[in-house]
Amino acid sequence: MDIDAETRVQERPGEHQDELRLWLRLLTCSTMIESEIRTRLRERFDVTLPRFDLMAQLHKVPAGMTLGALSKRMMVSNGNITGLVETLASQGLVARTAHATDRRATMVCLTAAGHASFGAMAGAHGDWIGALFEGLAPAEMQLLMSLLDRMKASVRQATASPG
Amino acid sequence: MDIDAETRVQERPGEHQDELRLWLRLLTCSTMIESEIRTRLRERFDVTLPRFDLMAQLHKVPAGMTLGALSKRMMVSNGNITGLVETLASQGLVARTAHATDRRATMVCLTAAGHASFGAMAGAHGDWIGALFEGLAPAEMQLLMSLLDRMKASVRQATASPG
DNA sequence: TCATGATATTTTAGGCTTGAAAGATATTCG
DNA sequence: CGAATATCTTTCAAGCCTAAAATATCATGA
Repeated sequence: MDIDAETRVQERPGEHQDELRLWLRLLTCSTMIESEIRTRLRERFDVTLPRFDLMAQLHKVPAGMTLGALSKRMMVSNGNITGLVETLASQGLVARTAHATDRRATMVCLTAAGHASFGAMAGAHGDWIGALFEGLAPAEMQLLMSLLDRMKASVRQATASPG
Repeated sequence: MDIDAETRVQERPGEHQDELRLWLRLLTCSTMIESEIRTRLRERFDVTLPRFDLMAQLHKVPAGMTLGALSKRMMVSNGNITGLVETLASQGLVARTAHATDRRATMVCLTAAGHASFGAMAGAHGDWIGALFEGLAPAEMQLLMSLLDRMKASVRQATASPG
């Protein structure tokens, strides 16, 4: 009789098989959804996912925010934000203004055209995500949400700088 | 006069707020973990995450596979694989050989050096993932796994080409 | 005040990624 | 057989992304 996977795991507790499987499963879900959304945004609205995400952040905070705040919220590098904002500004979708009290910082916000453009896209985007998750019951979604919260907390705890 | 966010959600059930929140939560977890792993792979092994992932695929199938199979497994474009394999081949970590029966295709597999290199990295990688999930109980991990499986099925179902 | 260190942004080099087009080879079917 | 179609890979242009260095400004405290 064969040694099944479960037994192997017990024999090599240091290899973190379950954790690796969980991580790969999470990554697969994330990649599948991201690919689908990126393709649809390009085909139907001729916009890239990073630009859509940036506009979504600004839509949530109409007063706008600094480039650094955008960088933190989107979890990408500063230099990345500089380029994305430059592109969106050249399309008239966002506006950069001087920060009121800090001459190092720049404020960014959606223009009227940016709000209109995002509004049109957000509805479709919500429908897409809704359709992708249609196979999940509300209770499953709630459970997933709370477990992902726990995961986020675990990761944050593990990566908190000890210094 | 303003309506607060909560009220808006109740008034517009068609906006899929719960689904959007779930998607953002999933993406946040995925991004956090990916960033952490990418940084550590670079700092300790001077390797990029895509190259590590490619080597991991080949490690699982020692006989190797075609570039197209790699592309499907990794869920990235063909052109992307071409470049990654080229880089790894120039470092002597993978070898390309002619496909036995299909002259269009190329087989790729890890070299001895590639297996050795991956083996050294895989142990550390497993430990990192294990540490990141240390805050989750085994039962939580199992529940998360099954729920992510359900999510994957839902997404697959929703994106299955109707043609 | 003014030196020191922290913060906000930009720049740069290098690498990843895509989608589409092009070339080579396989397969199918009349 | 031969034409049409499909598949495997590469190339290309465009854009995303990072880490590190550089620049400008702010904040702290002797």
